[in-house]
Amino acid sequence: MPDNPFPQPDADDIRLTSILRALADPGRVKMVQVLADGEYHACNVEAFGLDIQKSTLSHHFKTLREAGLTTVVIEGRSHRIALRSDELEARFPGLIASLTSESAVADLRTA
Amino acid sequence: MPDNPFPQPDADDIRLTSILRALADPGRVKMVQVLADGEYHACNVEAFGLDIQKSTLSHHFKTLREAGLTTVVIEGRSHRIALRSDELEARFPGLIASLTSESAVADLRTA
DNA sequence: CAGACGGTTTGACATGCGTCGAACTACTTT
DNA sequence: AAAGTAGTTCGACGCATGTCAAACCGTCTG
Repeated sequence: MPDNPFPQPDADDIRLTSILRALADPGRVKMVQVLADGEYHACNVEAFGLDIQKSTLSHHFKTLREAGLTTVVIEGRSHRIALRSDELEARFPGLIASLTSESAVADLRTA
Repeated sequence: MPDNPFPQPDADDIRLTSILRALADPGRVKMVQVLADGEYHACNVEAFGLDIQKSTLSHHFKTLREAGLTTVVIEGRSHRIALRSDELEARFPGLIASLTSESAVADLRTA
């Protein structure tokens, strides 16, 4: 399937700088924390509890995906997004874990 | 000592968002990796191997310090900077470790 | 086939940020 | 006191980014 409409980097091409830039926005970090359960989630605003427009949310999806943090599957007319947990853990051990820890989640809740 | 010219947040006030924003710049991440040895380092450009002007470096120092990542001591006419390793580890366990791991350092070297 | 649905893309806007050179400040050295 | 040293601060510039509204596009449903 050439010309994938939702390109994402190979596991080996995930760069630390891209990840950290993607995580520079609090909303995106919250999204990662929500996705940390390993499940595929709906791509709507309610799923992440962020008070933003859907176009903005879509922009964040793109940023996370292109940084290598997430992957997307298309099911009919709805998309589902998930964290690339295993590949991220292999590439940068402990990084995601530290962002989804108790203290990290608590800190963002008090934002 | 009121009116500290180099203010830094208390350990409890270190916010995840501030840290991640500070780490959004590759140069600053390199600085953190250099500082990860726990020692106090000179505040000059050579110490970090970054091809930038000293005013830019100073700006990065300020960003790291205000985010709570670093602390500064003044010795005569030279300043020395260090990572707040223990406080950061207590606040967000594993975060700094994941950024200073073998793979993280290697990734930034290939930037 | 005509809508409705779920989400993306586009274009525009304001803000933030990295960068630099030059001026400045505090301390030391001569 | 004058000059040097170490680093910060200031002002300006250009680029990147978060945000929104509106248009768009594939998919499903009546």
